[in-house]
Amino acid sequence: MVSKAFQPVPASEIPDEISGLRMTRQRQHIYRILLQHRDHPTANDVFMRIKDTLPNLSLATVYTCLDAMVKHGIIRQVNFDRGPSRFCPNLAEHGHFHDVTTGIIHDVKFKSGIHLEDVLDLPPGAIIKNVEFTLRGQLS
Amino acid sequence: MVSKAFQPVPASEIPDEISGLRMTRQRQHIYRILLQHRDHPTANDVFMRIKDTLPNLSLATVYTCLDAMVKHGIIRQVNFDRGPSRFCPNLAEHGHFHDVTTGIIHDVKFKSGIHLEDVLDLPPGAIIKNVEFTLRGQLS
DNA sequence: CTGATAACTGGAATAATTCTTGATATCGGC
DNA sequence: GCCGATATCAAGAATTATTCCAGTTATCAG
Ligand SMILES: [Mn+2]
Ligand SMILES: [Mn+2]
Ligand SMILES: [Zn+2]
Ligand SMILES: [Zn+2]
Repeated sequence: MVSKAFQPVPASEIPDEISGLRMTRQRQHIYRILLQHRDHPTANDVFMRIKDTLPNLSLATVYTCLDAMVKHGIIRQVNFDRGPSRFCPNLAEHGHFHDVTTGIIHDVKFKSGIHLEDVLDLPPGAIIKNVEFTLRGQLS
Repeated sequence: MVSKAFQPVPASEIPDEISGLRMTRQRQHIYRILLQHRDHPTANDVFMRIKDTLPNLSLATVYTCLDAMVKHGIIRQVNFDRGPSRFCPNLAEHGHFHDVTTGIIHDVKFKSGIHLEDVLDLPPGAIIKNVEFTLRGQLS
């Protein structure tokens, strides 16, 4: 069974509004890039991948479009140390495993039924809004 | 029982070498700041706290001293999103809970006996070198 | 069609951090 | 204690990712 992750996503399949955000031509192209090639690209990666199709697109627009989609919960922003932010269309709760040998970033989920709060010693009364985790290592 | 975390640490108690790194006067002062006030300060916070005692100290030196101590495993560098790096002398495996109401950052440990690898669906053959996690929320 | 509003562009500005270059300090051997 | 080698430090310039700004363009409501 072939993964759908890397199939081309025609513009027609991206609606002109998602979660209250108007999906302009620029946003549709950017979102399609994220869906087609789920390697957690930086804003600049997205810009380089898109500029053949939209030659007038500016990098500032890539930043503001990505930011708008993050704020509307359409995509997620992922940071590794001090490196440039990366972007991910996977909205399921997940973290990231960074293979330092290949540079590839893998999505990682909790085993089913497990929540991070259950395995941590939290300060009493803590209400968790958001969880992030990152692993670094290699595949043997 | 009173926590030892915020007791003053006299210069005499910091050895002149740790993990192979020569602890110069600047590094001792910086390290003492981190030990005395464990609130995960930024490089600039450290700089402001120290410049009365060492008026010639430059911010660049604070950065290089912190970096040297991180590379020698004496302290840890902690990043929250795109904010400035923060520094932590707690070497035990732990993550961070960021209280968005107060801005206070709390150290968080796993419940005893639990390892992140045990609760995650990792890619087969993954060898984990390093784990980081961050929670955001508030204390009710 | 028309004015209001949202989005976009390109270049300037910003903030954290790193780099560079020239002093200072420290070390081991004499 | 002096001396060259090496490590560290200071100050300012440079870098990088990102955001801001001001002017233009696109979209929407009536
Ligand atoms: Mn980026
Ligand atoms: Mn900092
Ligand atoms: Zn992801
Ligand atoms: Zn900590």
